[in-house]
Amino acid sequence: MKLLLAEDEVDMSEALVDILTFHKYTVDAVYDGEEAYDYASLGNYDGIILDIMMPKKDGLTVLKELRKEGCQTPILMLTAKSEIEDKVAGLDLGADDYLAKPFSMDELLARLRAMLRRREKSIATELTCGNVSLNQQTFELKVKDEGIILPKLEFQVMEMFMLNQDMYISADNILEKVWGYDTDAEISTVWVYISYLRKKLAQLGADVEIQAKRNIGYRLEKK
Amino acid sequence: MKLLLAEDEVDMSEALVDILTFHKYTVDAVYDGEEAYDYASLGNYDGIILDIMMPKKDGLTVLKELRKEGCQTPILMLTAKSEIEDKVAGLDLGADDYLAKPFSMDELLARLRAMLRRREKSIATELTCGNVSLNQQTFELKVKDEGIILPKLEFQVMEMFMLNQDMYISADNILEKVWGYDTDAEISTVWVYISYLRKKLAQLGADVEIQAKRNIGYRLEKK
DNA sequence: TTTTTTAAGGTATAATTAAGGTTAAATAAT
DNA sequence: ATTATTTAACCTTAATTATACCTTAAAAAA
Repeated sequence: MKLLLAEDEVDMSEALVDILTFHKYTVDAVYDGEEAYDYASLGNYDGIILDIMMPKKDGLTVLKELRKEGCQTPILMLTAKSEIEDKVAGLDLGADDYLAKPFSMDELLARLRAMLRRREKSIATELTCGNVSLNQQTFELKVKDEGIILPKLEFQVMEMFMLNQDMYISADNILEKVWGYDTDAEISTVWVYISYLRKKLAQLGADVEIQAKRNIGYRLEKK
Repeated sequence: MKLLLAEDEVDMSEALVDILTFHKYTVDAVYDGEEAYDYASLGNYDGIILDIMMPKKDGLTVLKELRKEGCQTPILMLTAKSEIEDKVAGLDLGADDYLAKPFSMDELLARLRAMLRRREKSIATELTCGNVSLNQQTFELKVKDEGIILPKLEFQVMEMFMLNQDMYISADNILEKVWGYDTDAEISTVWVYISYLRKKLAQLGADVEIQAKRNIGYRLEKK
């Protein structure tokens, strides 16, 4: 789970990053509203924690702008206890939850869990390339109406290709991303998986294939 | 919109009833936990406002019992500002939102609006998939005219499958949702329940079955 | 009793290894 | 400049190993 934390008080921010990281979230920290908006609008976060009082652009404005441009990432607002009108405004502007400072870490974590869980089911992402689609929920690799469900590692490798179209990805890179930077697995394992994916793509009649560029890497290409 | 208000301080309760009524809600007021539970379990409210501190049965217990029985009515918890552990417990027990006293009426109304909006779409009493139906009131699993009443946990697991059709649900996810995120139960317990449900689906002649996908999860599929 | 949990052994599928084959690119020979 | 040789990167299959998942049965709890 990847989170964006927008909080201008450095001490507070660092404490939050520590605790969230400990609880297995990946966290990007930003320190003002403009940064918050820029990062959030990239759209690759699972959740956003947004302080209301921030330099350059306040949290409510960021919230409003993000929602206006169609951003659906769940957002948890933070603010000082007294600003009750902000709470009302925030909830009506489309914030998913609200937390008054000071708060306990347990409560923050509980609210985060609840918030992320609520949105979990309503995101059905599907990557496509040529006549091939890859469903990130069901791990289904599909061409036209025929599809098969990929095993976990095959899915992760395929996902890398779909997410980095027209980029060459080295086998080493795949090994590090999918198997982890400290894996014991050998590079040939990646070759095996490439081979499996090729077979399945061909079997489904895909109009793309995994091409190797010697000494450089692999990428998906139109046939 | 019909609301249940469980709040033991009479002055507070009457004030809330007035304001909610003014805002076009229909409100039933009760003054202790047992009444709250009895009324709420009728299942004909659009939302419940539940004070934690109440005579006879406290709000958290009421919440827990309601959720355990499959009640899905959105619930907003109220409590005195300091009881932070209650907030955490409440959110994890399935409360939809939380409000600390004292609060402004505006905030209450905003939170109510947000909460009711979230649940608006999901009001159905009988779920179906293929020739199988699951009654959320009676816990009856039925194929054609033959049916059996499921035990509570089997029902909750089955309900997850019915509510998330064509989505894979991991055993961990089921464990967290049905048994609670802090349960001591082991993952194998989920396997046992899946096994029971499969047997019952087969016995009834269902045209759907619970399919497992290694490392991904389970889902209902047409045979 | 009925429901829930634990325990244990079995099965199927996914992940990895091993081994032999193929091919692209670099270099050397013509 | 062309061809041959070599090398290492890449490919594939098949066999092995690991482990997620299943089921049953019995014990415990409600």
